[in-house]
Amino acid sequence: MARSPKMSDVAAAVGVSPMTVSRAFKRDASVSLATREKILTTARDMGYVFDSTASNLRSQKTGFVAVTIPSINNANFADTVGALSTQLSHAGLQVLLGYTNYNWADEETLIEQLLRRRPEAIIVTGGSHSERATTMLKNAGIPVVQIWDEPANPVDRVVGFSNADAMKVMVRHLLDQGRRKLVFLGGDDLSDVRGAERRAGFISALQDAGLDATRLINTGTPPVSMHQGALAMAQALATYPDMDAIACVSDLSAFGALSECQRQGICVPDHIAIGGFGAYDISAQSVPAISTVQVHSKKIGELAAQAILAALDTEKPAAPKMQRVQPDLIIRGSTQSA
Amino acid sequence: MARSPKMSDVAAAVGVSPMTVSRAFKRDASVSLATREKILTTARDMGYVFDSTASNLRSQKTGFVAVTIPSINNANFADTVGALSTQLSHAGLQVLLGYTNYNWADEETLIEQLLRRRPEAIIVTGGSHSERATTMLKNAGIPVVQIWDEPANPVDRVVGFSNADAMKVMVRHLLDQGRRKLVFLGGDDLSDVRGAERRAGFISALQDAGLDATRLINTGTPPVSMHQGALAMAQALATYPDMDAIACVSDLSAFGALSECQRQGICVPDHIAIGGFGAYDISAQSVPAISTVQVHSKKIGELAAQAILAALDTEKPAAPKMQRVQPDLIIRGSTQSA
DNA sequence: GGCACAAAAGTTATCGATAACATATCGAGT
DNA sequence: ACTCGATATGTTATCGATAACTTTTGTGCC
Repeated sequence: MARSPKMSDVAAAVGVSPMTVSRAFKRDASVSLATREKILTTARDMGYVFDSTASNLRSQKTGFVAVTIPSINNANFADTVGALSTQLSHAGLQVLLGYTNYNWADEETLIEQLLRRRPEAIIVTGGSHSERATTMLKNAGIPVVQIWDEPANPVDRVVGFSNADAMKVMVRHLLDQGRRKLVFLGGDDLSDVRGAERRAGFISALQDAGLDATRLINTGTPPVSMHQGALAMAQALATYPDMDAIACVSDLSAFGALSECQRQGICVPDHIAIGGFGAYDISAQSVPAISTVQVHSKKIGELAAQAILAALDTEKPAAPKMQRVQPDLIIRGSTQSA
Repeated sequence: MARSPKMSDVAAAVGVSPMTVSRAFKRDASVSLATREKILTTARDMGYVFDSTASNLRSQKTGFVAVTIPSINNANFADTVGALSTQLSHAGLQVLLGYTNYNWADEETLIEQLLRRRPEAIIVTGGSHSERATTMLKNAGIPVVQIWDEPANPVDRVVGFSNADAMKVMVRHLLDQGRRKLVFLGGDDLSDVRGAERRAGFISALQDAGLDATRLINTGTPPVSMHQGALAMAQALATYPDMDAIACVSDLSAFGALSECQRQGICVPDHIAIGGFGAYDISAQSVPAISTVQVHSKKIGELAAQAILAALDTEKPAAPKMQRVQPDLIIRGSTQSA
């Protein structure tokens, strides 16, 4: 089969100039209704598909918004990306997604790859990056939004919250319930900044209360799975037989911990209270349901999209640089007897 | 700040021609080691970022592989996309992802949007599409891989399995366990082809056995959530009080069903057996663990990536057009007493 | 030294859409 | 009849990297 038709082929077929065809494919350009319709019909009949690679180069606009997330396999990030994608598509923008695998080196490579595509804005999950990555973001000349964390030194805009503070809220709730021998269950990889911050919040909250803050179980590379949660719980039970509560880095590990308790015949919450993090579906549905921290992942995506759109709209005045999406504590059966 | 530097700026700074800079950025082009190093260092110092929009146009290669999935918020599709992404990145290809929202109209728009970006290949989840979508795929002039289903009329290559057959295997297992009053729990939206096929498999397997195949609960738009599964289970218990087994369209709904049973004090599997679908983490961790059908989502992604790479490699002989990734039945406590 | 031949680098034209600018068409107002 | 202005369309140059081709430089050998 022959080479696919280009805009000038359509123009020739209709009997107008390529420029008119170009206009017909845009939104509000001034082309008479009759001409536009004829052009679009002919284009469709010819099997013409608009070539945005050429458009991208000439107009210096790609319609891309680059987004980095640690992993696709995480319901929270998926929610954020879903919301982003939906919101941005209304404005004709498309998400260009990449995975950092919870790791700085991959993130650096990824950011470079993405910037080569000339996105119109970039959204990065997390607030700390390699030095070169930070430099690239700063020099990219496009709006940058860091989401999910509160960076110590923001590059540009931020939509996030403090993971440490959020975990503190959970710990205080456990203390309020009369628990005193708390264990933290998390991943062992230091590159998972969010997990590390939650651990820091746990330690800090216990120290504030003058309690033992050294009971930490660190297992497996992030994201910590249900299965790893179960293994970690078994380890916690063996190591700290007198524990009366466990705060988990995520709902998935919390559910693993819960099911391990069920297998061992340990009653939750009477014997041990379990706190999760992230408000995954599972925490609402398990029996007992798991108390958790709702981080509003969808809202983060929506606000990030709005921040991008505001930044790209040169008409509008500058929006606030930093937006907090305060997490909420959800109290359920796993930490509170009925 | 000034406009970001272009390749010719780097060339001028180093004192070579732009072409040499271009070569230095490629793999195995003939540039002396000293020159290449000087170019790359200078480029980095200048903050030069390669502009692939120009490269895309001139070389007629974008390095994109377009991928459509119904929704990002599904661990199975996420696994497939993750595997795809990893495999393709080794070959310098990047996934360009879009969501169809389980719906033909969105899929059609999406495919057109994606093709405008001139991907080098396209992977679509599902085997049936609108007429125009099919035409576009056929005329795109690039390798097309349909994944996850076995299409009646394949466009090009296929990596999938029969959802109906997979569900039949689960139903036969339930029958083998002595169950006779089976209910199917699924979504009510006809556009979810996979769900509909699983239902068809359920009906067909029961009819083959000469049993009542009319006990169907259809609730909520896909993907069916845990919560919807719980509601549907409550409805099933009310409608079919004598049921002794339920086959669910996914593990998520199966877990919802299981937790509803636990809340109502119904023993699983003694009273009712529950079958899931998809081998999500949850089915392995719940108590009892849920029997399920493992669909090898990661493997599908890997094979699809290989199919793409083979198709793009003109050296190699043509690979098989159709590849089946047979699902496996995983038998667990929810259908079989210990 | 001179020749052959490979390796390294330069030149020119081009990918396809479109920004910027120029022009044609038509009706209303004086 | 003539200008003015809005609407509709055409012309030309250009975005930045690179394919295809040509030229220069370097190396080994007789």
